Amino acid sequence: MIKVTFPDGSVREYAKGTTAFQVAESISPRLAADSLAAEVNGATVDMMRPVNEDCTIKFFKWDDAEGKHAFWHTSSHLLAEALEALYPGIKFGIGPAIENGFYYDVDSPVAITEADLAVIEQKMVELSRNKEALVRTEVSKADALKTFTEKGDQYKVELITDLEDGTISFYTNGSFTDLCRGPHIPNTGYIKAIKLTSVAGAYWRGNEKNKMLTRIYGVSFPKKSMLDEHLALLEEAKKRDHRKLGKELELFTFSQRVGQGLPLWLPKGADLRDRLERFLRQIQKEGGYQQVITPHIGNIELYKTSGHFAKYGKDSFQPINTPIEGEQYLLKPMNCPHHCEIYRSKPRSYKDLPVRLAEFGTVYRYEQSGELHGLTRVRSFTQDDAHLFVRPDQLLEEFEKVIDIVLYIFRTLKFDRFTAQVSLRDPNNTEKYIGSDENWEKAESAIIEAAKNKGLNTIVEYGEAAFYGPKLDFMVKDAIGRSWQLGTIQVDYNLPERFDLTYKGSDDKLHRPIMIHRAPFGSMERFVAVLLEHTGGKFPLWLTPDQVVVLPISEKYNDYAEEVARELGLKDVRTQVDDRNEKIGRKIRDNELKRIPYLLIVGEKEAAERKVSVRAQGEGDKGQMTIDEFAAFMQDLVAKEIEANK
RNA sequence: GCCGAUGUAGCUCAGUUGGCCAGAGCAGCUGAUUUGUAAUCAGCUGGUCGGGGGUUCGAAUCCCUCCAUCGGCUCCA
Repeated sequence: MIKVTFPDGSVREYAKGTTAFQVAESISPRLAADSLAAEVNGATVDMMRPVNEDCTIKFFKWDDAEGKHAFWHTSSHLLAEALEALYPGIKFGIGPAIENGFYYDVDSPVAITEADLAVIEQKMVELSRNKEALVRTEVSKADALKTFTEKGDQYKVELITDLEDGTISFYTNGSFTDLCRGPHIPNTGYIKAIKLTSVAGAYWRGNEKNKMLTRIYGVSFPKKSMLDEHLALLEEAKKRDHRKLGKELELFTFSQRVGQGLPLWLPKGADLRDRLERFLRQIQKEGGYQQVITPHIGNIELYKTSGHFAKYGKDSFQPINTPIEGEQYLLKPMNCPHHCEIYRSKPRSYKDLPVRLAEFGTVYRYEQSGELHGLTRVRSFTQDDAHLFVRPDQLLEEFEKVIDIVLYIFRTLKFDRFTAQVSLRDPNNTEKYIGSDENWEKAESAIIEAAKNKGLNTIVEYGEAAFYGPKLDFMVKDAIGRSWQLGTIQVDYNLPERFDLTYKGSDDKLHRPIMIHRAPFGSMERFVAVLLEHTGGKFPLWLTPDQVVVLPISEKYNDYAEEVARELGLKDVRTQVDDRNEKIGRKIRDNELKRIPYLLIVGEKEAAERKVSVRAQGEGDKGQMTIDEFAAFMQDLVAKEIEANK
């Protein structure tokens, strides 16, 4: 007999060789039915794996990441089984579970397109009804190689070659056997709802020198209703797509003639962006930042000094020539080198530090054409950039202050869910980083401590640091649960070295400042895109380009409507008048669709009493107010949005 | 950059196997209407069917090429 300990601390005895499934069943049939995988002594395993020794056990259901993972992983085996049945001679790459579903990379003798997905899906459903068990067999490396060599599956052979003997297992479902570590759900019958979402090319092993395989993506669920929910969420995401909203709300556009990835900000978009910039500028002013302005191009020597040309020169917009032979300029790919030169423009004392230089600096990067995407990935964008030149003893405090700015922005724009990722050196490979060990350790502990002091929900990643310094990145979750990377704070030992930046210390010797790069928004383009998708275009009142539109009932009241708009304007309420010759219902509809927060309806009654009928976006009629009352109401709301978050 | 798909009016989309002057709704313009909480009616304007080349008696439709967009891959200072 063996002793099994459960999460609640209770212990039960079972015969050796009892499966995890049977253990669950002994507690309740329901638990057995809902559990997709188990954790035995810390390792995630199949429910059907026998338990052979004393252990602790935990069961993973759909709501656990591990449970979902096993479910989707099994789904990819089911997909492979269906593919093998439909496309004889097809070869398989890898087929893992991913964050939201699964995929399989295949090398098919005939092209598979989106049009074929329905048929494959149908086949999967058919096979799932057989409730095929996922049977695990452990094999030797030689046998594994033999199996797949005979099958002619060179990708699997390649994978097996890299594996260690004694750790190799196969899983078989129905007629399909795959190299796989597991874990899997007990049988394919659990998979009740399947949707293959897309096909795409993907390089074998992610290397662009290798052959491109066909990747088939899908999601699956234990219940039909869950699939419907998932599809509804995708619909919602589509509605919130910033490219669609940007067009509808007339914020930005692109032109083939201007060029790929070069956004054109329309008046309303420029207004929005300007308001965001002013918001941050004010915070920075209060935080002791100094605003600077630098040119959009710089001599190529500047970027040779910074090292950026050597690293990124070939993949950038190519140098601009001048009438002088050999004199070349580069479109500015980042602001840092310019700011370093500003720092160098005069001798600095330890008393001057920290020096905080801020600029909404537009930069140009030649992103690969296939990578361009709306406003989130463009070739010209404006960073809300700043560089802080600090003494080592100031690093922690300055870092914390930058975190404060990021948090204030998140609160004000209602990004309630976010995590912070600390990227540190790879401890096993410290020589690939520039800067002394002592400085790195100081900076890394400063970041960790700052994050801790600020109560951030932090993940630490080793080996993710830039070669020039550790960093802290913020990831936010938007209103429908998608993650976006926004602001970044990076420590840099490299540029101060390359530009020979110094300050005179109290010891009358020259010292090297540490540089902090930071961009709380990331870039204006990206931030506006994320904000659009987060809010669905319903921006907070303080930010939205048009706060109020006055709707006269008929043309007779246009004059009064203008008067209302003028008075509100004097009180800083951004107001337009919709004086089109349309019925009131039509005007309401059009302005609601434009996401105008407040509509003021004015007709005979209102004009006579100098009042307005207030209608809140999405909420309907809120009754009447005088013009002054409404102005005070608006001012109060805006003040709350900004001040309350300080 | 690579794989796959797509490109028809300002926007959203129809256009059957190549065949009469290329269609609709919305937007725009003109007129009528003067309106009370999510679309008033009528008329009109607007497209070298992404660009270029080819096949054909004939091309939005077939082929080639370039450009752009979308879904991925790779990349991301």
